[in-house]
Amino acid sequence: MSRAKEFDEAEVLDHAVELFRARGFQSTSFTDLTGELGVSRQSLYDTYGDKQTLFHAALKRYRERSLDYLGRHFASTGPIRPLLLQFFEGAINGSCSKGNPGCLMANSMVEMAPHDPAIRALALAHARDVEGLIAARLSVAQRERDLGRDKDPAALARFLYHTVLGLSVAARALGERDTLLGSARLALLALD
Amino acid sequence: MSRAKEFDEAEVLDHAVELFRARGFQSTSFTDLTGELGVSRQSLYDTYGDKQTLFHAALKRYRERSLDYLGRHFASTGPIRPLLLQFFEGAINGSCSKGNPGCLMANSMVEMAPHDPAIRALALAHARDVEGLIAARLSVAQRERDLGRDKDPAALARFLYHTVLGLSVAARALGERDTLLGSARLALLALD
DNA sequence: ACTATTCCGGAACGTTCGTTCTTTTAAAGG
DNA sequence: CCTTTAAAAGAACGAACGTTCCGGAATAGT
Repeated sequence: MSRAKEFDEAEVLDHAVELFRARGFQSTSFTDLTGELGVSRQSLYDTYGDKQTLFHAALKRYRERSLDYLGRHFASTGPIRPLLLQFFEGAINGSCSKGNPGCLMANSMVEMAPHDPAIRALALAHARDVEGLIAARLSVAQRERDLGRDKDPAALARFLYHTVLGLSVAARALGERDTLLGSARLALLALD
Repeated sequence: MSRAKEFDEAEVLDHAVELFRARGFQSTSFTDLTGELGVSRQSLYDTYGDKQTLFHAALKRYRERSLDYLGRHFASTGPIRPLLLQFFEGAINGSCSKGNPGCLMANSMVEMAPHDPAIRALALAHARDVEGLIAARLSVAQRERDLGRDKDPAALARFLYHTVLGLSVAARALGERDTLLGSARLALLALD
């Protein structure tokens, strides 16, 4: 029928995620994208649509990968506290590596959510999903007597998500990995 | 000598703070500023310099006002826990009011810090100062047997500041005041 | 009254941006 | 072979941006 694409659509989208994560939406020009992705302007437009559509796709992909990772992470058994600490560590390491990009979702919540309803909806759905995953795992811990019956898993899950948002912002601007780990440990005291 | 300025420099700067807080630096055009501040382009340039300089001044003013408020807030005596809760409440109410603007410092940490060293330095200094204020007040509480001697005031202060960053981001994008208050309460469990 | 300084409106400049168009070249399937 | 589709490169567009310049009106102090 036709000529095959010379680039891997998903691969390029992942690369775009990294660019948007490091510089944000507005500070990443279309010229930056074509240059660093190694794809010509026209091909980018043909494949992903305009810049905003590309960003939405990138954020959606980031969100899917995050949920996928978290789903697998929280599927594992064992004590809940080290599991949550690893969750924080992963977020901190990801936010501190390669020029402190932070979390694309958190960054978008600040930069885009107020004037982009689609992003706001995505952020809200993501919060619900992540909090749901954590809450479900906390309920399991409760059933296994690893977490007090008096705790509210949903409220705790929201708190933990809010905490990871703060850590990713701090990581992006201040980038002090060690103190962030300390905060992560202190946050877990809410479980006791 | 000359004609007097028709606007109050500090007042206009405060107004600029609100604009930058709601829309960020890049999404607030100079035309937006002149329109909403009620000051002509030329006067803005004459008084504050270019847009970036104006933003730096606005952020500095926001920081000064924050520190001033926090200094007075944490100077008060009494039990530490309600004092910290009020601190969180203030941040949440400020971040949730008038279109969920969030915290200008947190927003700038996401939008500007990575590519503006001056902003990064300001964010770092602000973190040090706020954490210092909280840590000092926690030490007082320790002396008054209101906080365990085994706790590390500096680490706790960092954690509380990271928490407020997360709350302001969540407030900006999700704006759910009640759940944020719940998270604030849970964060305070780190003191027990 | 004079002068200096500011305010205001608007025009203008140069740049950058996102986006579209055009053309040429290249590969894959009928 | 031929058609279809994609790639690549570059020109071009209109819009928005930050910024500067100009000219006229207003107001303060000498």
